[in-house]
Amino acid sequence: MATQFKQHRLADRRQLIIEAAIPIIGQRGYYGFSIKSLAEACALSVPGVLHHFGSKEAILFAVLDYRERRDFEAVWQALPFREAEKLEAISLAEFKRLLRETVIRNITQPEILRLGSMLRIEALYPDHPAFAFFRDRNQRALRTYTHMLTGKVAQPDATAAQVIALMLGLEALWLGNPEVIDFVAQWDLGIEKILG
Amino acid sequence: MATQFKQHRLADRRQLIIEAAIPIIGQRGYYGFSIKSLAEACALSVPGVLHHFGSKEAILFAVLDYRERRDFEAVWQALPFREAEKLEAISLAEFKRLLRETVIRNITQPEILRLGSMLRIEALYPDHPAFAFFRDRNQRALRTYTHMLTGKVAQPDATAAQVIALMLGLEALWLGNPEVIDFVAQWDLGIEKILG
DNA sequence: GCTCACTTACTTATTGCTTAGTAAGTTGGC
DNA sequence: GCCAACTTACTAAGCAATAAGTAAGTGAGC
Repeated sequence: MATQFKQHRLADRRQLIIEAAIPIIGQRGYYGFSIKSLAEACALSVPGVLHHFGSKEAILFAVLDYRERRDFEAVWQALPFREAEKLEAISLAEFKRLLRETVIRNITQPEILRLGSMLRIEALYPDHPAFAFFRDRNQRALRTYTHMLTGKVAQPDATAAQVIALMLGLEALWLGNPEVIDFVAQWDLGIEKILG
Repeated sequence: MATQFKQHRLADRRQLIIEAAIPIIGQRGYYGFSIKSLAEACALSVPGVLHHFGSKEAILFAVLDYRERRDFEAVWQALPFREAEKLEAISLAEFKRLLRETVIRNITQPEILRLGSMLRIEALYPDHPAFAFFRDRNQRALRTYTHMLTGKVAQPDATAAQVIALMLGLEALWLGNPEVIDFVAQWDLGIEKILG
């Protein structure tokens, strides 16, 4: 027996575990997933996984952080400028382009979408370890969108909510019927009706 | 010790257990909830709960059935006629009124909404016991809505998807920020943009 | 109106697993 | 030779489900 495979370096192995955790937590939720199932998916023992993260909760936070970082990088690359302060001064066309690219990127990573949908609902209750994370994230999104729409549409706050609702709604619909729903086409039609 | 309380009759006790299960499954999902927690919420023993349903899966199906039946009854009462066949011949105004009453009813039962959102996502995977239930339910909803909109809007299938997406999206948004999002007002604004 | 046969609605005790997490030891790479 | 990256072995708790028993209610026969 002994060792069958080469040992990995910390950062590599951590990322492999996190990526294996995404579909598992996306399928069963934080409460429903087990470190054992994750360990099996990585061909590791349970303490082998825990060696890298210490606890089940730490795995969740690592996954959330990973997702957040990838999201951030993608948005950053899609932006035509490099200064965060300019985000408020974004044009309506730029805003629409940014959202559209998000949609296009989303359909390439349904597992991440499922993970987000699952955790967003689980984390509605304050007992959930990611409660604060999602509460802050949702509030920030609503605030940022409202900010970006101010001066460009009649009711920035209501319109921001509609934009987010369209995104969340189409996500849910598309995840259930990916072959029936054309996410991008539906997005284009919907956002046109919302933003005029 | 002996018996502290009077025994309940079958139907009563079943309904009490089902109603206690709704917030628990809504919070932790089917995978994450335990019969023990449900039993404690009902002041019963675990086998006491299992006596009425037989298995964890059967509890889930009983909850789904209960929800479906209540939903059905509510829609039925909101309809101005009593024949199911006429559903296709519904007017656009009637359609809008039906949806609006659904929204108004939904904000009175956030626990049921949470349950639905949670299970809809959990049941995306074929391994989930409610997979077929939700797959059929979603397809039926999309088909019915398309049917109802045919001849009344330009693109019935795309519009049906948008209506459902608006409902799902606002649900998700409202569940996360019930004090910030005015579900009914947002619905009115959104549906106006979608249906014109 | 009483009793016997039966059902319902539970209980405690237990089985066989699975869980998160810990401790201590082993191995491979530098 | 040292340290990171694991392993096996273990603990204590929790899981769904079963078994067996009990108390209470139900209904038929007389």
